[in-house]
Amino acid sequence: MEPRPAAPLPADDPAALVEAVTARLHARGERMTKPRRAVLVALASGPRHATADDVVEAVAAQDATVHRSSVYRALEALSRLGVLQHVHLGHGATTYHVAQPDGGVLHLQCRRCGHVRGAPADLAADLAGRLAADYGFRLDSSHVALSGLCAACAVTAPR
Amino acid sequence: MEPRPAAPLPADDPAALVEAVTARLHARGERMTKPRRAVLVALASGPRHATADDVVEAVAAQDATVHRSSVYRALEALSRLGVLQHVHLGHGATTYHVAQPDGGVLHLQCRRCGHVRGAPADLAADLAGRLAADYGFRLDSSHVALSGLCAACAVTAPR
DNA sequence: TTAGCTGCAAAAGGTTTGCAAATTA
DNA sequence: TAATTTGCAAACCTTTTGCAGCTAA
Repeated sequence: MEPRPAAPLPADDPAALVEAVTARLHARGERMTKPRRAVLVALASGPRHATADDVVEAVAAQDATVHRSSVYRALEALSRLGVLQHVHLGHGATTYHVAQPDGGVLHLQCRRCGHVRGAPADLAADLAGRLAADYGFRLDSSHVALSGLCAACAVTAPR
Repeated sequence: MEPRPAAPLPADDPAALVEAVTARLHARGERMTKPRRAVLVALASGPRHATADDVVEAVAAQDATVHRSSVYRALEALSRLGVLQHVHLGHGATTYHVAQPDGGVLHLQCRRCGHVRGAPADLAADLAGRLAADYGFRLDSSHVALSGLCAACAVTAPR
């Protein structure tokens, strides 16, 4: 269920990604199937982050015979493999992306306009260190999007 | 929709809370109703944080005639008033609590056992400062629960 | 009296599941 | 061949909404 950090994956190269993932699947006695391949191609070709529904649409564009539930199952299987990771947005659906080798990036979501932007994960190093020291809590700063007001909205927002 | 910081509220005293909130509602031409009162009593009497469904149950125990949808509308109305705030948990439903006077607390959720614990919001001061300086992003650190591994789970977890 | 609310019922949005048939290795 | 996965359909869960009637102030 939970993503386990993986060796770098060719996140932007559909063919190479499929190949790399196929090897990992086989190593576990699992299979590379049409839905899984389509999901990987969709995530390697399209926008960095996509909701399950975005993936369903992108997959449908490739192959209309792939069922919605298979996309959900593929997303789950690939996440379990450590190939995909997801980010929870407070307001809005979970988004998926090809796993980042390192700690990944911070996701900043504006609570007003909903826009999400990335930021270096090391910005949270101080926080992570304090949480570890004070509570023994190992922060995974890229698993949920941080909420706040983006610069644009902060201008017009009351606070 | 978004909570606006409010003056301190008697979060643990049902009667006092209802009284304080009634005044705020009236000041806006709104009303203290049976569902709203029940929601406030439930949140002031029960656990600090509760999901909408937890509140529905607690309210039902007080008065079975209050409808589920009224609880949702009461939670929304009281949030709009600034009396309640909510926290998004990555895995799991949104939880509601009586608004904290200051920046509130950080919520740390273990991705393994799901347990949530609080921590001082100022632990994120460094991060908030950097996000503001680098991106003009005003972090609301208590609006979403941070994800990671709690101390107990970190012992048995691979990483 | 009269907005502001509620209760009800139905819909909506997102995700999951049981199962027989298809497919991968 | 044999185990893994899929397609389909239905179920689920949480939240939202239209509307007529109720009720707080």
